[in-house]
Amino acid sequence: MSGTRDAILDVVEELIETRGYNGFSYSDIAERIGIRKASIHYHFATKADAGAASVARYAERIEEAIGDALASPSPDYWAILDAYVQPFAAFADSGSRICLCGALGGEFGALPEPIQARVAAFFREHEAWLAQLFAAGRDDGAFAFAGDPIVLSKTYFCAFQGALMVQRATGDPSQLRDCMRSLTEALNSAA
Amino acid sequence: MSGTRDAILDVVEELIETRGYNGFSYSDIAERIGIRKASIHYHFATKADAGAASVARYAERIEEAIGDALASPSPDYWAILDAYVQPFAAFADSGSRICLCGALGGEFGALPEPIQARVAAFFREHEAWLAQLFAAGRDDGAFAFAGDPIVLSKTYFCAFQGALMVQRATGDPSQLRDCMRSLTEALNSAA
DNA sequence: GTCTATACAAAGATAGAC
DNA sequence: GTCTATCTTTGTATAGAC
Repeated sequence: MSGTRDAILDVVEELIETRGYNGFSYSDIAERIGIRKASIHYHFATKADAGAASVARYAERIEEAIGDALASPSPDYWAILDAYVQPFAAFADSGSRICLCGALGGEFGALPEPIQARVAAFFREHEAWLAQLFAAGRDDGAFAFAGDPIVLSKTYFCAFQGALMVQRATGDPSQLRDCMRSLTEALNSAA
Repeated sequence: MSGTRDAILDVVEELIETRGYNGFSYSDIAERIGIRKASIHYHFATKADAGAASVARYAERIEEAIGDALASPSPDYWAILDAYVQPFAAFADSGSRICLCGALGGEFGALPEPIQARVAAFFREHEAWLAQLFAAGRDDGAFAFAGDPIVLSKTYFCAFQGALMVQRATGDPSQLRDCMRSLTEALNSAA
């Protein structure tokens, strides 16, 4: 049992979401959880290890939340989409955080390779899942759009990742909401 | 005459676009232009100064390129939009760079305040300009979309900023292209 | 305007006691 | 598991010669 390990991951997650991977140090972590820098190395040998573990836990937690929603007998596609977006909307409300992977995307070239790989996988998996959702939802009649579900899923994902980033920077409280409205319309705009 | 000053700004720009603000040092700059670290301080007292100057120059260069396209007698709105997007598409082609301000958006909380301010202004200005373009283009009959031009401009801007980030991370060469296709359709999708 | 030399703090990491 | 102590390297910045 290691509550400290989880506490470290919690703090690392928050630090990356607010400051990026290269914007914090072991000192920052130590201060926030009230231990010494050296103690962190017991749980994570290197900063890259802590970062990679944080991204992995984040990605898995979100994937778990999505779960097998699409496998249910008669899915409510709009509800599934709402549930998917909700954790990301929480970032926008925070005023200081964005999606962990979106934050890392900005400094991609300066990330340790294992972190790069996990971030890239996150993007691919989420776009693929959205494409599945959109395709199934259109088959079901819940969504009505022309064109390739894959193309729409890419646009949807990129738009809300971008919206989180822009909303935090500008402070415009309706940035994400406005983008989501457009994207919702795109899902409703029959051929 | 200070060719060195411009050389420094060129390098800082490239370093931010590939690695983010906290992902490079005065050493990196010095190595690339073949001078000593200390010499950089003659041109920019602090790293924050160099960063702020780099963002300012970048933002002004792009604004200049946009110019007063909208003020011309009978503007070709599609051509103006293509010209606007082109420099950003070049980032996608590079495989390693993204928009300088998009890169900085990921580590926003770890940026010096003057840089934060300039990045936020960049986002606001570009969304406002796009909104103007979309509104005028619809009045002209070049574009056909329902809804608020401001809402569409936010979605457009966020989607392509996000697409640059995702394309670099995943290596998917059609990420930006697919997003642009969706967005183009949105501008053509009458009520 | 660029150099050498140096200061000073911070970062990531290790050794070994408790 | 956490501590103190320490090491090494790097990052940013300054002083002063050329």
